[in-house]
Amino acid sequence: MTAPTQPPETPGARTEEPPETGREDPTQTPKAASEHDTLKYHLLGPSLTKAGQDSVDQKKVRVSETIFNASKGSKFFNREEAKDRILTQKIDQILQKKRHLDTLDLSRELRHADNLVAQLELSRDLSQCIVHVDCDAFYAAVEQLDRPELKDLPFAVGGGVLTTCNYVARKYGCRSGMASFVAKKLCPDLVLLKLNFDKYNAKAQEVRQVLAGYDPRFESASIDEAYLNITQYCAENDMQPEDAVQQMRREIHEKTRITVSAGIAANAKLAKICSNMNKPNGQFLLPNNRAAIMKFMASLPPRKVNGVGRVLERQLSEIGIKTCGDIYQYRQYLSPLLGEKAYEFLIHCYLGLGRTRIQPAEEYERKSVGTESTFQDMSDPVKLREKLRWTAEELEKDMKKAECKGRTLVLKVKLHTFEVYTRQVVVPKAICTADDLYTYSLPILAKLEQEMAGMKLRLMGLRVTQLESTKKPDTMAFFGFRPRKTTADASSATAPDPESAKRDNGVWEQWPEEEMYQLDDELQAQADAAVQAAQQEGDAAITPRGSDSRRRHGKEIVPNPSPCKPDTKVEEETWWDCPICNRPQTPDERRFNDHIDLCLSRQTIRDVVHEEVPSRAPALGTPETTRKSKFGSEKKRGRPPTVDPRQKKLCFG
DNA sequence: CATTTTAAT
DNA sequence: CTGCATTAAAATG
Repeated sequence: MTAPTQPPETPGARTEEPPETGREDPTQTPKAASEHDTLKYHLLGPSLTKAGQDSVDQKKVRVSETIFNASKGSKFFNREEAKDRILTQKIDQILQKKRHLDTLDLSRELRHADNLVAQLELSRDLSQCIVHVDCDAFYAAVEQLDRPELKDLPFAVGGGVLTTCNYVARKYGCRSGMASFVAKKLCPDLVLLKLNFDKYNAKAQEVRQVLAGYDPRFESASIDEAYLNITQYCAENDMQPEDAVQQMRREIHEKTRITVSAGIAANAKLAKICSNMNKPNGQFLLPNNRAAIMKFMASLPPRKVNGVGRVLERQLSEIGIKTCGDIYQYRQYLSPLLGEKAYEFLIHCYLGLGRTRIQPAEEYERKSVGTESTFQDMSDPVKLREKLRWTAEELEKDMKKAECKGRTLVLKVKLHTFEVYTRQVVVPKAICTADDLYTYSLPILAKLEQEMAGMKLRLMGLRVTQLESTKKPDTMAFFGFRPRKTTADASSATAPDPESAKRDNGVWEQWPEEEMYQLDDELQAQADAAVQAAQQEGDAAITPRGSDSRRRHGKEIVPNPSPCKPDTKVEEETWWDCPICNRPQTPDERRFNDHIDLCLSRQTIRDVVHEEVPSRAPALGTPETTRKSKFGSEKKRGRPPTVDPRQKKLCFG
């Protein structure tokens, strides 16, 4: 799946088959039926399997009706209906405009499209081998490891809403994102398990450990999905992509007891589509060959493409585009009807083009930090203020963790009717404290209350964008890191020039090494004692909060684990120097990091002992996350050497 | 142009 | 009928 962290499968996800038949309902008149057709289709979702041919259509109808009947009347449903009507209107406008366009001369648009196609064709890159790996019903699979007796029973993981369910439950029409009570109607025997994020994260790390052996710079797209570029691996091991992936999947299964599906193709977009072709526990290869790709896309429903959601799908369908191949014959309409960007995106789809750059998730930059929560309908202004205050405090914690401030503040509100509103303000200075967050958001809330008297909320959220880093020179400066660029500072990117080091108020200048790396014996003893004490008591000031995974939410940016098998490549340099104690260490990344962890713990203690504020301590971050993530992404202080992995041989592995 | 909303994942 | 994070574009003024 994509960017944001998502539960392995989200309501919007189209991991499975789009049920084309969801829209027919012979029991109603065409007119009456059409009222709810699109909505039923939407509610039905994408998870009915293609297995079982004959009965499938009937089953789909039954499932569709059950969901519909269970849902209708609820506020949520009403809102969905309203949204659906709005969309229908919008589509009517588009169709109207299309009729108008038909009276005009579109040769200019046609030429533009043809030029674009020609130009994109020239840039087609078939040299890379990209793999998309997707764990099968991940949460359910992990739970099943602990409860093997569930294997043949329909079960799901989640609370009020199914986060995922096993394939047995899917046969009944259950799917991720479905309300539990609806799922129960479809499948009364459904077993519902609570979420266990710690377990899933731990298991995900095991899987990633294996992935790292095939591409250390693989990209985690979510907890259970990843992209790899195995071009180099295949070359070095003289393997065919299919065999390499087969082997990788077997290795994953052997080491983690989790099955994964994989897609192998020339770029990420295609690989993602392919990983769904033989799911579960299968793989699919689309050859790196233009004709094969064009043929593949020609019959592919656009909805299968990452980036096409229910809205665009419907728009395209009504225009007449049912497959990516159809895009070509409508190319002159796309820009005027759907806009420049959608047009370009669709041409890419038609051609089967996508990115071939795969990079670790931690190298992406965070653009905003926010938090929101749902609660029982609330309209009392005093309570709302309390809630806002609380939200501000939550956000402050998250921003502390993220070590940033922000210049714009967004208030999000969902009414009891499920209508969503957001309002934002640009604040005079970058803020991060609960006080600031509260005081600047309060007027917005007040204004909203004024706009709609007696508004009843079910959700409130705060979010901060236009981020600026507040990272202090502690850990980072240690290693001579300079701050990552912020959004505002996009110009000077990551290039390590000596000037930018001085620019940021001098905070980022390198610390004198001797002072940093030396600890007198007495202090050392104190520190060691404190580390032990802290570890036993789980002292919050020293134990970084990030390690408490219950509190973590949202996109988890976990650094890639180092490849587990040391492989055959011999490291040129025999020793890596610890940047803290300066002593040479064995060139084993895991041990090296362990050693650094130890040194860092001492350093943390020293900070705590010397300086006063304990709240600074967590700034070190989890040893496993913050520190290593920097290791992973930035210059690895010369050693081990980081090279562009696409071209050069990798350093560890 | 900046701000707000919407769609998507 | 959750709950997050993040992007990007369209709509709006």
